[in-house]
Amino acid sequence: MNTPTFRNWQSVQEEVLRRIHSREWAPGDLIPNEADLAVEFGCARSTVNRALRAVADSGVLDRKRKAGTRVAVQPIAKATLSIAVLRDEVEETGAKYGYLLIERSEIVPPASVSGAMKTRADQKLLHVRALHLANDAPYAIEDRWINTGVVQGAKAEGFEAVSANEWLMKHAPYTHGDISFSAIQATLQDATILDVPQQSALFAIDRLTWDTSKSVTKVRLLFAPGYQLRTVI
Amino acid sequence: MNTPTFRNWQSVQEEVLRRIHSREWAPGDLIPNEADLAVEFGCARSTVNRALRAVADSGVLDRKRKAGTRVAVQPIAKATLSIAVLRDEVEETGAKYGYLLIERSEIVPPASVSGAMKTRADQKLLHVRALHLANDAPYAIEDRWINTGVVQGAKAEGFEAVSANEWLMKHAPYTHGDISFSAIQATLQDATILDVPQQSALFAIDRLTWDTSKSVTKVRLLFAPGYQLRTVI
DNA sequence: AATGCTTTTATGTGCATACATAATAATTCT
DNA sequence: AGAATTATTATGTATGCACATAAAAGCATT
Repeated sequence: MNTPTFRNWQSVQEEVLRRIHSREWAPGDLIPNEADLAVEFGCARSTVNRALRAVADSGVLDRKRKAGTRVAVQPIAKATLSIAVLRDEVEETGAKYGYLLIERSEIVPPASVSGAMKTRADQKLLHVRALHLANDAPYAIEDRWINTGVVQGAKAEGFEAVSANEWLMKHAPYTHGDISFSAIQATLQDATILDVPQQSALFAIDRLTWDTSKSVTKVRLLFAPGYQLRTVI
Repeated sequence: MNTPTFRNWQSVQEEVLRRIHSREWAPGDLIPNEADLAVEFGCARSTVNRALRAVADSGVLDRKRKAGTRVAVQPIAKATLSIAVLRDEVEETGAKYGYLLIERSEIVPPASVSGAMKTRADQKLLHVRALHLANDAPYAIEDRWINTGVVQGAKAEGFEAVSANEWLMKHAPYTHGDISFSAIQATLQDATILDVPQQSALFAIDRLTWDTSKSVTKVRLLFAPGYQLRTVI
């Protein structure tokens, strides 16, 4: 039996994945430790470490100090979604992008919004509603609340020509946030704007972003029927 | 001006993120090279490399050989979803998990399925439909096609007690696949099974997995209204 | 048997060095 | 000037070594 040497961490990773897929290392199994693998592969331990770390990051291996490395019993599929700016998303499909401001006002938000954004209940926020178009057809409704106390310059921006979706990406940094995806029945108003039958099933993305401890913006995107969010695993 | 030293790559990463968020390094800016940063931070270049690589992985930095490292203009929000087994997903919320097999048959699939799975048009596949329950209430419908030519032992499995969702995770390895998320109107049949009004908006997850070059399984999960897929960015 | 301390061990990380590689800049040649 | 060649440079990675750290296992004490 010949023992090919693995010169780089990518090839070590491939070999590790091969062994896992071939069931040579079955789910739940403890695999040899880094030092032993390094000897077997004919490379440095740090190279094995790099490879195993990469595999572990993808969820296929579970690593614990002292306990060792084992093949994940349930390789939790980690799907990475890249959520771009709507303009880019539309243009990437080759379609012409369009934008229409529906409403812009500075008002006291409903309690659900001020609660989620942790703003004072009586504090006014900037509320923007807009329609994004692909080839002149409705693509998505954007319903957004902006914390003007945090986002400098938002009050001065009319959002007639450039969408809040786009403007904020360039002017409002955030440190973290959360996203949720769901399916929602179109209200009469939504259906009218999107020009679809009432109660159509709409794909919704809700996002709430923060800058350290202060909320930046809260947005709901409602996509026209047929929209699909795709990714690979 | 004091220059604190950064002993580990995490602290370097934090400092880098701080500078980006504070706009000290604005979107599009070229940041100092690794060697210079290493001197400034008082650590080895490899430590800086590790930190910058981590930040770049998250999409906040763009790196190119020779060209250098610059702050991403559009920090494409990379959301990482962990798609677990339904049983775990349900039990994690504290609810009781239940499972009900609706149908199991070995039939020639519609062309759309054999086409997507790249199987011969006349080749029979295992078709399984089942209902997953949370606290005895309908949670999700599973509609699945299994390539029995690839998945050993699937023909012998009845899927009465253990769901295909769970069984496959342990018995059918895959190398890659793609997932898509969408919103779908409940058909009469779906609505009846889930015990919801007709035309309810259902969250759908479609997954197609492959083992090297052969399709393993194709599944659609239809979740009862109210379902949300969440993640952080 | 339960508790607390110590040892062992596998992973996690930092560092200095060397070389690889891709992309750009500079230079030479035609 | 334009094309082809060469140099430069920033990131990418491999290596050996050292030490840090978490967690398990062993041991001793109560």
